[in-house]
Amino acid sequence: MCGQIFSYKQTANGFVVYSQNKKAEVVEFEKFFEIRTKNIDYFKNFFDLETDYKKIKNVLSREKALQDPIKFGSGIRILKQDLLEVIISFVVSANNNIKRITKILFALRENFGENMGDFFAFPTLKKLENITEKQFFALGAGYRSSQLVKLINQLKAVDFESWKEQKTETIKNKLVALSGIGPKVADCILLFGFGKTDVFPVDTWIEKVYNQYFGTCKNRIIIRKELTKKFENLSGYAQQYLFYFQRSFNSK
DNA sequence: TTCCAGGTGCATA
DNA sequence: TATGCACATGGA
Repeated sequence: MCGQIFSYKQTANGFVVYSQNKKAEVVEFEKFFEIRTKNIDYFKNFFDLETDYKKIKNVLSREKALQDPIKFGSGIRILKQDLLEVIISFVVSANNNIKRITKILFALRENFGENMGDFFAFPTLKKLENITEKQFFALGAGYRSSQLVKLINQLKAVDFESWKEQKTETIKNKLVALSGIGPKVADCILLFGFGKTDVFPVDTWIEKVYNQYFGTCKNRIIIRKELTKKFENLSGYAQQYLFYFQRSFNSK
């Protein structure tokens, strides 16, 4: 897994991924993966199985800086996730490390999500509405607790269905108006929640990659602009290959 | 002990 | 519009 979702657990021969109130077990074999789930259609879409990644990789391989990352992360897919879960997850992710993000999000499921038997569902908006700032603190959400409470309150008035057909930049403007959502988190929501691949989330890792391979710049707004100009509709895919590669070789 | 993590919000100029 | 700083928390 590569940092797109935080609700998964390693197993002896693969991993179990939790999305919304569903789960899928992914078992790794020598030449293929097997996905075991009761929700076949949901996870067929979730793992983006209908998209031709071979074609995408061929185009992106023209860029020298992407050749090794594509080889290294050849199995990467852009996960099409539940919108509410993506929004909350990436607000929690801001200025945080993956281990701690995972811990907070599992605690959120366990304390406020429906008991599904052998796991807990991600809380519905209705359940989230009842969580206080103090309770978010108790989960370990730190200073994001107040942002989360404010955000959840704002979400009550949002009709995401009507957003889905709109242009990327239109949705982005609406997202950054919400509490806890800035340009980077908005890009992640657009990519993993709305399936918009013409975005390039720029975080601390991508900033490093950019300065290593593409140019010299510390302004993330400008880096994003340059990279989306370069990769256009394939920006989101390019970002994932670069992110995964960079993070794998620079952290534990 | 200090630095850093998939940054954002807010004050200041 | 642009820059700088504070913000919880835990691991390295």
